[in-house]
Amino acid sequence: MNSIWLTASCLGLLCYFENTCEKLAWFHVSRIKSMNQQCKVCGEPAAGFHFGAFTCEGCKSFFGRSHNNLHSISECKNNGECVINKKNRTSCKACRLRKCMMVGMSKSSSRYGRRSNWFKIHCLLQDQHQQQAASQHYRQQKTPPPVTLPGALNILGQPAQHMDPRLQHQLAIAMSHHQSLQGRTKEDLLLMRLDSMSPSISPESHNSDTSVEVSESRLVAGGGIFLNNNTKCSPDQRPGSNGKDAFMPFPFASLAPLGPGFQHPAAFFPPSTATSQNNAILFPPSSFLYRQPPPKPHHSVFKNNNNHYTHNNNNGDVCSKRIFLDAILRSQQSQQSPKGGSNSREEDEEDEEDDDDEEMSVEGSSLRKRRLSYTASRRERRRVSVSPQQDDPEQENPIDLSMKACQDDERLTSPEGSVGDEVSDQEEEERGEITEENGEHDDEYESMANDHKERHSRSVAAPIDLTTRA
Amino acid sequence: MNSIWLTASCLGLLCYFENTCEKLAWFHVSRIKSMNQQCKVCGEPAAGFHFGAFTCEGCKSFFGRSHNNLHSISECKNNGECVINKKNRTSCKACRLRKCMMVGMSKSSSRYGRRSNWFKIHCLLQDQHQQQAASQHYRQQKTPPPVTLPGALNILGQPAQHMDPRLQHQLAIAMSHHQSLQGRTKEDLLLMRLDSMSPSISPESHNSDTSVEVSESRLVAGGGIFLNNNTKCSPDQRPGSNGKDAFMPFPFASLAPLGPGFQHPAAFFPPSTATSQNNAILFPPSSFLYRQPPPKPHHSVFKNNNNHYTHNNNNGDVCSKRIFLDAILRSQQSQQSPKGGSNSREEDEEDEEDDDDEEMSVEGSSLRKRRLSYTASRRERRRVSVSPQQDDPEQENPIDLSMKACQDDERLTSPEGSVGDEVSDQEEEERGEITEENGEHDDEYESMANDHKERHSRSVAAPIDLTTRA
DNA sequence: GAATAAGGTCACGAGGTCAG
DNA sequence: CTGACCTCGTGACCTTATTC
Ligand SMILES: [Zn+2]
Ligand SMILES: [Zn+2]
Ligand SMILES: [Zn+2]
Ligand SMILES: [Zn+2]
Repeated sequence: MNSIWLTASCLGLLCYFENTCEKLAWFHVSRIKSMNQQCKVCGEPAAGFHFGAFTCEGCKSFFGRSHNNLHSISECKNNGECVINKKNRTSCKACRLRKCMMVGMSKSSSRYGRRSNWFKIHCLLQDQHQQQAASQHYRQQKTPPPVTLPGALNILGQPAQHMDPRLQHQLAIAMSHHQSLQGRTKEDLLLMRLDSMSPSISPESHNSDTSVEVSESRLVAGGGIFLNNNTKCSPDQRPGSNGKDAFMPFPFASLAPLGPGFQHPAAFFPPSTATSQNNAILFPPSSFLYRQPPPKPHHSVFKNNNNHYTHNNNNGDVCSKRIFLDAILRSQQSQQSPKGGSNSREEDEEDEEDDDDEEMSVEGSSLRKRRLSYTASRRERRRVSVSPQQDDPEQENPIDLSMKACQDDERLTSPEGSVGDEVSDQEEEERGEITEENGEHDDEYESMANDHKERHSRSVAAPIDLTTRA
Repeated sequence: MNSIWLTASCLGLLCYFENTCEKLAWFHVSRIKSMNQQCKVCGEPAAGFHFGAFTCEGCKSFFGRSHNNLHSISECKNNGECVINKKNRTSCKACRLRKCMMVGMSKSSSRYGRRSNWFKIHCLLQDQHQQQAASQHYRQQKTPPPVTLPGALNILGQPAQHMDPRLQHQLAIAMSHHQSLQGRTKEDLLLMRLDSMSPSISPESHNSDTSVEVSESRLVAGGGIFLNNNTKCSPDQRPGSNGKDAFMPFPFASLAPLGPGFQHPAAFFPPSTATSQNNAILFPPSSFLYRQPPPKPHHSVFKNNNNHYTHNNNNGDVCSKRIFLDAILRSQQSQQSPKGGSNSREEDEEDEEDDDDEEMSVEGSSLRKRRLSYTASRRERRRVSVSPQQDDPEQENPIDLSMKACQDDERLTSPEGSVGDEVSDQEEEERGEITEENGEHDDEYESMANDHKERHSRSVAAPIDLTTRA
């Protein structure tokens, strides 16, 4: 009975979104591969997450250089209205820099180190959503409704997407295999929050994946939002001059804009933090609903962070986590995979296919070890391996989560087509001005008690912190 | 089953939208657990207790790396005055390392293994104190004076916190039921130290939870103290490389800078070293006052460290310990819960407390026994009224001491209603300032959570999880 | 046996380099 | 000046050791 009700509501939701979210202006990006990301500034395939946003090498270097000597940047001759794209990015430094800031780049938001798996998953999910969105709503949403906030971010134009039911299902299934969630509350939370992150805002920009608060204190300012940590300290205390503040896109804006890939957050919330019972349903707290030992893989093999398989260690978290992650990935793959996949029910994948072909051609340049792994995963994606494995939570071929791996393939091919689209998006974005302001805001001062931070953080659609532990 | 999950996820979606669409109020996702700790160095959520202090993964690794090659760390360009936080922690290694040492990190203070429940309790108590402190003194510390090294310590901007009288009271009561503490002297000591230790310095850093002597040998040197384990060496002997010695902040100095949660230093010394009587009050020695066997639960069930219930084993310690712990936890919960608690009658005690602290500061290191007695008397002094539950040693629902547990319950229990609240909290926070109110809110919030927990524990017997890892 | 920290591994990003 | 490439510190995750 509950289930009925729930499903009903689910449907309602879906409908709702289909209607509302149509606008989605996401261009048909070239079929982003799992890990793909585009440069938020110019649209070129991103080389990574730099200074708080996914950017290409060029924009990364540009921002790094420019930041040091802003004075060297001349005024825009075009009244600051230049639309930045791959082709013209070097034509107007002022606008390029502005765009950089618009997308949230700042020295202070830089982070180091490996990205958490949650982050990676988030990216995957987003891609998936985007794809779906693109295929489904493509036509309609040429022009996404401007996001209310000061508009700054609306640029992103993409309407919020609803979560893919299939994916949810997958997750649910995964969860069923997920053994006691206890103890892994944080992770669960994160996991749940995954979809909430917006690509543009990007999953947390701070130094640590674990930090959740990052975007919590965003404030709207001008065309964008400034991050204002709760600081008890004055901004000036910042050691360097550089990064005190972070200019972040408006959270809401990010929602829609972020792209099609937007999912329902609620579904992802971790049990513990979930405020609604719903969540509980999805992710029952260990001690609560699932006292009975969950179906646990019997001594199954898991892949560790390093993408190697290992036997279950006593660490339950790891296992469950891996399972969960893999489930997500598989669901994604299945969707993306050619119709044939047992899981795949979608139709829209055609576009994707093309991309794949193209992608391959490029693979060349740099391969490092990762690629290998990537290859493998890719292989799976295409019905290679397949079916059987995917279902199995204890799969033996865990998907490679490395970010680079995916990129290579995809982008190389790149897609010319996207350029036009990108432009349009950018146009919207352009309005913002780079304000400067950088200043203050940065600091999210940690001084506050964690509690405060965390609690509050969610109000604003905080970008999700995908850190495992967080 | 799957259907259930699916529906659940749908629900989650719905909820999500309800929330997000409105305000985007993100729900309280993270809601840090009671056990939460922040990195004492950068403020990020701590991953655990590393090298003598609660730190995040990054600071842990940094310290581990740096310790081996100090020479590789370049001078601070900022005159050693950098304020380390999550965002800028990578910008100045020198200051980061300094901060690490300031908070008590050292290779010598490393330890392995599971932490004792006493340790966990200590953590809980600290959290509580911090919260209180935050709410109480918030205004004053809006702008902490810039810290500087030598000056670094002056930073102390934050007023020392006294221990919560109510809590002390509770503990005293608990102690009355606590049977012979004999044999667990060390633990007792630790326990006593628990509250006395500053968060930053953190509960014992040595190899064993039971070892108390750890911080005794601290010497003041310059702006900080060098820890020299067992050694009498002069401050200059700086460890040089690896480490046996640790540069420790002057006990007092460390106080303020560390953060809001900072407590009164005097209070932190280990009983043996503790100079104040306060500690004694809190934790009366077993052998002293309470010789008479406390009402012992007749064959009641207790929860062991692993959070499982077990029948009384012949180990009296366990029983008494559990009782004690639970009493503490419950008292904490009750405190946090809406003021209504029957226990809270003491309003004025703060002053007293303060006094005590001061007193303590001098007393030197030794006397434990005295304290105990002191405690007892104190206890009597205050009319101890404890709520029935709390008194009852024979409670059947021992609290789960695993650090992670706390989170789960809370959230689960509190359904939708909380959402609104959370939102409001968040909003407040957004402004950027941590106002006192927030603190209060938090408290309330927590109290709610606690209530839930408590109920839960009673009815469901869900013990509090003290596990570090969430 | 479970919890939990030290240590190790290696994905990643900031910076630096230097042809173009 | 730009941006592909390289270096190296960082930190997320894993493994092993230790303690409860
Ligand atoms: Zn770019
Ligand atoms: Zn321009
Ligand atoms: Zn840290
Ligand atoms: Zn410095």
